[in-house]
Amino acid sequence: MHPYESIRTEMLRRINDQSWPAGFTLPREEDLAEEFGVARGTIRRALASLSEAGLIERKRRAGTRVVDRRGHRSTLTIPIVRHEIEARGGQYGYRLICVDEAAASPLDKTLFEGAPLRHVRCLHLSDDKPFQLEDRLINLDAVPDAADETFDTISPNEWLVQRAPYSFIRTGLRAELAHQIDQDHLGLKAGAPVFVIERQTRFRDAPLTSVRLSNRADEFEIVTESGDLL
Amino acid sequence: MHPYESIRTEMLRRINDQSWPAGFTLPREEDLAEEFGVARGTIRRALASLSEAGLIERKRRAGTRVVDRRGHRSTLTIPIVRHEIEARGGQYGYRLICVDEAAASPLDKTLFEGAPLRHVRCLHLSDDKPFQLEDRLINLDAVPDAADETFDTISPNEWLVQRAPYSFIRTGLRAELAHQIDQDHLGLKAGAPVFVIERQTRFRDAPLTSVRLSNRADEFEIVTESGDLL
DNA sequence: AGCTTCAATATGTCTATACATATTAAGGGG
DNA sequence: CCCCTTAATATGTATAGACATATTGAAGCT
Repeated sequence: MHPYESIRTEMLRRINDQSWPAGFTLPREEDLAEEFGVARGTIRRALASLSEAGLIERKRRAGTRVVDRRGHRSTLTIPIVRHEIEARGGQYGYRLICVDEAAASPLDKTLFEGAPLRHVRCLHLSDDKPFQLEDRLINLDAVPDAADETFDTISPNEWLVQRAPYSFIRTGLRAELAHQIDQDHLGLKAGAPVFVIERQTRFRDAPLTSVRLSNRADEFEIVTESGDLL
Repeated sequence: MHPYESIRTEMLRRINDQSWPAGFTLPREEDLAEEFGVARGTIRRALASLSEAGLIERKRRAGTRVVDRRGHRSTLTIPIVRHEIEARGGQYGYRLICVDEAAASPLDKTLFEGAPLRHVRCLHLSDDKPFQLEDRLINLDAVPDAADETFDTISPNEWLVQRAPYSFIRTGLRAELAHQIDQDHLGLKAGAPVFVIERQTRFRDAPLTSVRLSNRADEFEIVTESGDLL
């Protein structure tokens, strides 16, 4: 147990037992350093950890305050299809469905402001069973190479990550009833629920790609465990 | 732009343009410090930032390596109902449905290994319209005070957070078809989809509470934007 | 009152140095 | 050949001092 860790634990105790109640402004770093008998840097290390965990908020000149959290702000990571499938012991498979077909996409094209687009629809399989349907638009102005790629062996997801760095991501999670294309490709009946992940990535204000990932609700769940401090 | 920030940007550039490809082991901190003409602490600050963002992995003695990410590992934060509702300009409302009624709960009681339980079911409303149904089990061994609380004015969520510190959280997100209780209380027809959040919290290996939050799929979406570094 | 200016202040960053410690790689014995 | 010991090494932590900078709150002006 390093000094900064035991200091953090003690601070956690004070927050939990309301010695430092929500909204309370804690002493200055220098005073804390004196109280705990360590250097200011060590105090900062402990405070940084609590700050990352969202338990305190720090502002220059204003000081450090205990966050008033009536609920928790847990963060979770969205798995990558291939990893998700392999983690369950399944055999990952990929199948291209169509490229640039006139078929209507559930995605919103207006985000790209008229830029030339590539439209790819493909399927991620687990043990040859449909697992996730991917419907994607790619901005050819921002990623010109995508015009020459057939995507018949590599998924646009993996292709893009290797080629196009992104600087901004927007992710949305929803529950929906299966669209027609979900029913067709995921083998679902009308009225079945699907878990939908929609994601848009940009690079320096230029929209790169927009994707809708739909999953069979009976086989898909996003799970995260966060064994916090303490 | 502080030194550590511009150093981080330069490192990002090298990762993106494959000067530092996936799997690559970067130079030691001391060498980097010499190259960039700063102290080792400044290099560490930049590396810590990249490490948090999940772009590099660091291990003692082994060095620092660029993570091989075929996809992205975006992290998102789950909103708190009340905040979610108020953020949309709605008026938050709370209504208790029942406590300790024999009614079957969709939750798994076996997690608590026979401990005495409190069962609470309640509703979170937006402008008097049902928004989220909460179904919760509380371990009375771990939180004895919960036996005396009626929960008729305060939601168990807020009550618990103020009283019982947690050290571990497990969260699951799913799409489901509305159960009977979802239909009854959220005003849904049979066959409607719901977005379900299930969460279990523990404190030092003792299970504290388990909750199922179901939301009308047509009104609920979890969204996060991460405007990362760069 | 309302507005601007300005100094006080707590956090943020940087440097330089020393020591701690996990982990790997090499060496030595069975 | 395998297991154990041991030393080398890159990251992790701690210290102490200096300076930077965002914000606040008060003083002064209109």
